[in-house]
Amino acid sequence: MNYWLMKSEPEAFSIDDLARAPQKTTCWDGVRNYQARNMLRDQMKKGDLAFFYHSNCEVPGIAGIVEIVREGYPDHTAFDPEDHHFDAKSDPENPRWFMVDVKLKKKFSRVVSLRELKSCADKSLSGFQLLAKGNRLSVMPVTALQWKFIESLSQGK
DNA sequence: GCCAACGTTGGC
DNA sequence: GCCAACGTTGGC
Repeated sequence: MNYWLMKSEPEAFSIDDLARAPQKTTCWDGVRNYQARNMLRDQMKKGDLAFFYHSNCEVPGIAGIVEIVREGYPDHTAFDPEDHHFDAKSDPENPRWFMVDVKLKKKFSRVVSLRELKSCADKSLSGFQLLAKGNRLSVMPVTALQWKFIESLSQGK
């Protein structure tokens, strides 16, 4: 089983939006970065868990946990000219972009803020990819140790 | 293959 | 809103 972190701008789609979705499940569409695409397509497995990260907002941080319930399949929003994520270069016969389905597993009782995560960068979270300089990946792996530590943070305070 | 121009991400 | 960091595009 693998652990991940997935970013979403809450203004576009928040953890509360996911909580309200049918079966608390959604397709994770709109990823348009090759490195992130490769992880969605090749590495994420059913049963894997991911942190739901709120980016580009007032309090950036980890809001909860989702489970991968469907493995990589073509991102159909790339085929729809009306869609904001349309990409003319993604051919249904040879799709360029992929997505997975995620289901809400747990909303943290409090957001574990980026600020707080950063304060552990020299200790428990050294090497955490989210904290790497210039990191902009919207999907990234999390180690089991990092996962455990952050989960325990979410239960504290 | 180089690299300037441009667009996007995302913290602050 | 600003801007640094990064990815992509396209001319040459």
